[in-house]
Amino acid sequence: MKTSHRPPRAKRDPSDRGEPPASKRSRTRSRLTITDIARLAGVSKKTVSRVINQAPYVQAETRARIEAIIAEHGYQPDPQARGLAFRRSFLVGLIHDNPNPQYVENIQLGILDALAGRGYELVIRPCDRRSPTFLDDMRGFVERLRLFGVVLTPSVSEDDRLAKLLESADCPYVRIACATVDKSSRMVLTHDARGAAAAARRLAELGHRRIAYLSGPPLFRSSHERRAGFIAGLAEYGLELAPDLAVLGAYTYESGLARGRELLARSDRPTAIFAGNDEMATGVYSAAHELGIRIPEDLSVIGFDDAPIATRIWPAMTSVRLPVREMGRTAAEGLFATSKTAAAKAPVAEYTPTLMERDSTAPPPRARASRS
Amino acid sequence: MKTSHRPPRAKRDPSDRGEPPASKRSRTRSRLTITDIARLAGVSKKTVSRVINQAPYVQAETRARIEAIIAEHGYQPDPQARGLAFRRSFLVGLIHDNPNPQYVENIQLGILDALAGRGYELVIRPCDRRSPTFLDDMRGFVERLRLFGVVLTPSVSEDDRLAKLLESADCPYVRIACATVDKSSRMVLTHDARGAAAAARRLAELGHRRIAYLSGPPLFRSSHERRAGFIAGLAEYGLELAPDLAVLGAYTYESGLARGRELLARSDRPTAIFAGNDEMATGVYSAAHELGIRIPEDLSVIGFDDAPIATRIWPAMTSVRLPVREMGRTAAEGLFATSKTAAAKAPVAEYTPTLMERDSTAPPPRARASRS
DNA sequence: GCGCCTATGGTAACCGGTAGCAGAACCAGC
DNA sequence: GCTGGTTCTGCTACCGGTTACCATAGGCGC
Repeated sequence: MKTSHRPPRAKRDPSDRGEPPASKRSRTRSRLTITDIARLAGVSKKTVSRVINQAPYVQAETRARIEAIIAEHGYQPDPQARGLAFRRSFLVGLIHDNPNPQYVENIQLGILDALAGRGYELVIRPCDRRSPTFLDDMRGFVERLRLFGVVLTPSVSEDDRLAKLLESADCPYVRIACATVDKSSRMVLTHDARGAAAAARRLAELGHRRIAYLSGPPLFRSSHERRAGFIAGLAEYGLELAPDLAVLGAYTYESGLARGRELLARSDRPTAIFAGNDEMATGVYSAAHELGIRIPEDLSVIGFDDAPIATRIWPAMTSVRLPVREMGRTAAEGLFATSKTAAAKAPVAEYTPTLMERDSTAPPPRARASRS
Repeated sequence: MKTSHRPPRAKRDPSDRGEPPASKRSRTRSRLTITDIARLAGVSKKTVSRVINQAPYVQAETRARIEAIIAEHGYQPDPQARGLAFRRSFLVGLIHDNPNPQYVENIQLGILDALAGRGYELVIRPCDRRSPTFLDDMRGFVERLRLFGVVLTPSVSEDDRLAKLLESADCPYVRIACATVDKSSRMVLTHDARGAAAAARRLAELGHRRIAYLSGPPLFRSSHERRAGFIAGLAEYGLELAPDLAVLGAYTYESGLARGRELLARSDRPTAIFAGNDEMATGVYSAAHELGIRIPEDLSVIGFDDAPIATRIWPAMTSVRLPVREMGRTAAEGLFATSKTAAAKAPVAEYTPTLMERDSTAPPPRARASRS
């Protein structure tokens, strides 16, 4: 047994190969740390930390010197280390289940506008409220990440269970939702009703009398909000929404197409249709095309959302617009406001939609002849 | 000077109030830590850590007991603490500058499909390649976050400067790009050319001879790829792309509308137009409508992307489809593969588009009369 | 000149994990 | 029984920041 002089090769524990980052990657030129900066500046870590966090009690001259060194070396404090110490990450979550990609994209861009330069990042989390694991998923997401805050869009923003969960998880949140939602927390309000009322008024002014409303699914507050606003707008002109002209859609193209076909196949078909969103309005367009009904000569159509398709479809569609990107930005900024003055629980902002009038609205056939 | 008996109030440093998380929040019931789990299981932190990371050398019985305790308490290891120790975060970045929200949304969903259950999160980062600070921004983003990896979509995925930067920052990445791009790193390839060729073949089969190609901007590889494929497809039928029928667009609705107007105003206008993407094809639709040219009777149109608008517009548009969501998933999975076998530098997957035939294609006017 | 307050910076501990190693327990072979 | 190797486990030092607490130097009023 040549008891071979045991080679001093590091007999490292073979279990010490973490799975996820099997980091065999070169660890050359490790980044600068706060200790390096402190050494370079001839001060302590604490002082550099004060500068980074804009805390008081650092001589202006010292502060300037440290800042110069930070800039010179392009030093960036590690968010994970900071987050660990702060017990809070530098991540803002977007929890959404909105079916409109354009809407979601604009919300994202708005949030990023607010986050830009502040050192926070946006993490995306789509969800399904009807999933049995919905709440557990959300709790896991929020707690694990120690999110700095989250933004909620319709229709999750209307879910009180989620709001309660975030509350108990001590995670600040701002909801983007329409005005009828419970206002017990910070939120970005949208007055969908006012936009719908504007659409109603416009159609009434054009002379329409048989006007249909194609509503979204009851699950969405906006369906009711828009419907109520539309009815109110008609009322200003002494008009009513006939029960047979109030039909239920699902905020989808298919439902717009199906309901549109039914509405337009009637002998006393409406001369105008207001759809709860652009997707459904687009379905109405297709139904009209199928039946040889011209827009806007024979039928006026108004949508809601002012999605890109509104201007791409032919003829360009009149629609109700909300400043979605700005709403996203405002919501994210509300998160920062919340974190500072935790007391404030008022709406962050309110938005009233505007009617973007295009080529899908005109006087009704008869009124048209007699008017012009 | 009643030297008032100095109250023993903690004279804490007033500078010790970190700015960002001015955490005045209740810090009740702090979450369980790995130490708690270790205590509950009667083992050391290290052993729990081994279980979490699925490292070997833990007795099956011990492992099972620890796993049971973890499950019972719903313990989730803190990603920030893990990331700090690993020198790598559990975040996957999506760097994109694609103008199509639907595309981006599907890529996001695909990435999330791959990330689901693995404990990684998706952070979004739109960018602008033409910005003078582009590279610095990207470097800051990637280094600060110590990203686990990033996914790039066209057209940033075609930017070699960025690829080089990621390489040097030691950040794994997978590019989604068309087949003509430099294949020196892992990527999800799309054979746009084949899709364009299929479109060309179909139009040729229908009897079209005067066929126009509306290209995207030269900045995008896909513009060239699709163009080349289209020409190749025509060639199979002995056809050529007439120089005056190859026009330059910008992948936007407006450019499609403008070029469409020009093409269709000619006396010898084309009987079919293949647009580099659906946005431009939609513009062509509008131009045709304006000029009273019927689709598909007078003009066939084919788009590329199979965006939702393709089925919402009337008549439903024939388009070339890529499985975008799946591509996103594959790309993200490629990231994990990369991290394990760092050597592999081959394409992760290749996708060939399919032609989704709808109602915007038909034989050309003359051929039509003579054929039917 | 003394006592005390303010301004400023240092030090050690800690946030919640992982890595490096030592050491114990167990087994086989001589 | 001893040696040597393997499997399993725990101690301790970090990762890169922040916080609690202390120390020191001036400035001020008496």
